[in-house]
Amino acid sequence: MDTNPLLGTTYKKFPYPSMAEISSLAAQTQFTEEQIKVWFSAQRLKHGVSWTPEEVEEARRKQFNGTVHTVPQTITVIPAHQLSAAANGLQSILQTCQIVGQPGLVFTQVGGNLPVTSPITLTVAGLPSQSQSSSRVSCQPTPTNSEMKRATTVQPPSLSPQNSALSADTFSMRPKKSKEQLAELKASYLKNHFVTDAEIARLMKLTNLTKGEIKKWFSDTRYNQRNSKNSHVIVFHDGGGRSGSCSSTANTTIVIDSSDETPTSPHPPRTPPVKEKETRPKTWNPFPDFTLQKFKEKTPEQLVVLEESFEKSATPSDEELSRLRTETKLTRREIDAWFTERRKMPSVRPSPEQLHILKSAFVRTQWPTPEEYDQLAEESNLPRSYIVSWFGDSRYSWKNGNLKWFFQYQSGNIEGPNSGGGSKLGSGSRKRRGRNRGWGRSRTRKQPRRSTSSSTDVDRSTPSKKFKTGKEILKEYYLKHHFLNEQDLDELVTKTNMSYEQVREWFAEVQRRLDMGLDPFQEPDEEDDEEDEDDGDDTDDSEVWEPSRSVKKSLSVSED
DNA sequence: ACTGACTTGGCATGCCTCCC
DNA sequence: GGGAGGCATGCCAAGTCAGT
Repeated sequence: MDTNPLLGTTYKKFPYPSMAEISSLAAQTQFTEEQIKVWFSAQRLKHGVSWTPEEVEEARRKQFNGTVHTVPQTITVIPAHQLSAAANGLQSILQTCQIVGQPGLVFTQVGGNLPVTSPITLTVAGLPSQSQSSSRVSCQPTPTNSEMKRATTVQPPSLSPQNSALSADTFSMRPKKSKEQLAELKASYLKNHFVTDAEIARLMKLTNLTKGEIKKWFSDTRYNQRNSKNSHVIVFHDGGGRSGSCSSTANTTIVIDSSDETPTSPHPPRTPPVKEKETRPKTWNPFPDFTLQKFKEKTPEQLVVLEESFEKSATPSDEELSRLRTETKLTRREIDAWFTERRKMPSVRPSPEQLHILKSAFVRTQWPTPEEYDQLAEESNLPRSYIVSWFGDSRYSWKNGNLKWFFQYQSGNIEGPNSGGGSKLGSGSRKRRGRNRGWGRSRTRKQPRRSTSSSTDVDRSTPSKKFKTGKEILKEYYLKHHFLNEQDLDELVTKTNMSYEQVREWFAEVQRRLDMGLDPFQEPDEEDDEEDEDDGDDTDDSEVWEPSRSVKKSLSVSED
């Protein structure tokens, strides 16, 4: 074929032949249209010609003075293996997506990471000649967008934005998308079903639509296309279209005919392939992550109510139980069972306030002195061993550049844990997902009791002093209100210098004691004194908020 | 110190539905 | 049929935790 003068001259004239030209060439030579297409592709590859569809279109427009061909147009994606065979020696790395016809569009992909296994034929049945945008039909794959390798050595005429028939000022702010806007969107959609950021920016300029609107439109169009009567066909009616005709001014029809799984648009890998037309079975699982197995028999609504109640108190009062029974329509036994199970689930994280203390310290120094560790343990009420571990992990994360909060703290751009602005972990503002994912990391070891050690003495030393003050405040509050109002939690935490969990647990303990008919304000450490002497600082209070890991580690590491 | 499993929130996308 | 609202779902990054 290389020696065929007709092919050679045609290629020199324009490297992207139209379908009419290909048909003509096929008629004049002994080669099939497919062979000719492949030959042109190979030539372009050989000569390093790789124009984007827009460039091809623009070049063609200039060269042919805007002539619009009237033949139906087909976009063919030729599988790499077929192409390589036909290209006779060329590497099997070339795929083409070619509009054989007026636009003469071709893309080439180097690397062959588009697993096309059978031809995809896109038939463009005529284009309205007045619409420049709709003539920009292309099949431009942008797998991961930036990876479209271009070995362009021949530059096509540059595109000038003013050529666009549309401009931003064409549009006014209308709730419905204008024809022009839709035309742009459709044109873009035809190029790529998954709009890229660059394309969004372009469309935003052209259409004055927001990013969200554009993305939404693309999403819906993809969905509608799949769910249309014929999932392989998408019909974009254009204003002046004459239906039922194959003429150039009829509506634009793209026929996507591919039997393989390849998405018509090579989207970044994270996007799942476009599924075949299907009705998604309604097998929605409220707990798709399969956590919290024990509680799955409860509906999400029930769980929300229960969780909210548990946050207020781990041991609901009778009054609260009644409320829960009414709200959840669960039996008292069920609710009791839930709370019992829920209480077994350890609280695994330090409070935001405690984290704030640690993070602030970490910014000051990644290697605290023993005295500083002691001080931090005192300030945060966290076990010293936990703090040591936390610093170790944080140093490692920081070293690997994974400590995102570090720079925020370093820059001083922290509003504090209670403000809700600086830390996304602020418990007051922490968002819960709709799905209940729970805390359920399974524990392979039971929480060990602490043995005596020097560091536990440190842990225990001063907090008790603060704690007593805090308890006095809480007692005062309780006598006044008789329950913990969540709205007052922030204030209480601030006043008492206790964590959220500690405050909550204090109220829970009071309630527990009331339920048991005991003095609600008797200091737990008074009765547990002996045990505490032996076991370190793990009072009942601390058990709730202390990260279990710290306990576990603290024992295994045993106070370094 | 390091690794790997896990949790969590944010975001993108798919899907359904209703309204015009 | 197009447009938009809203929920479901999947993916990812960041952070946490258990174990070596």
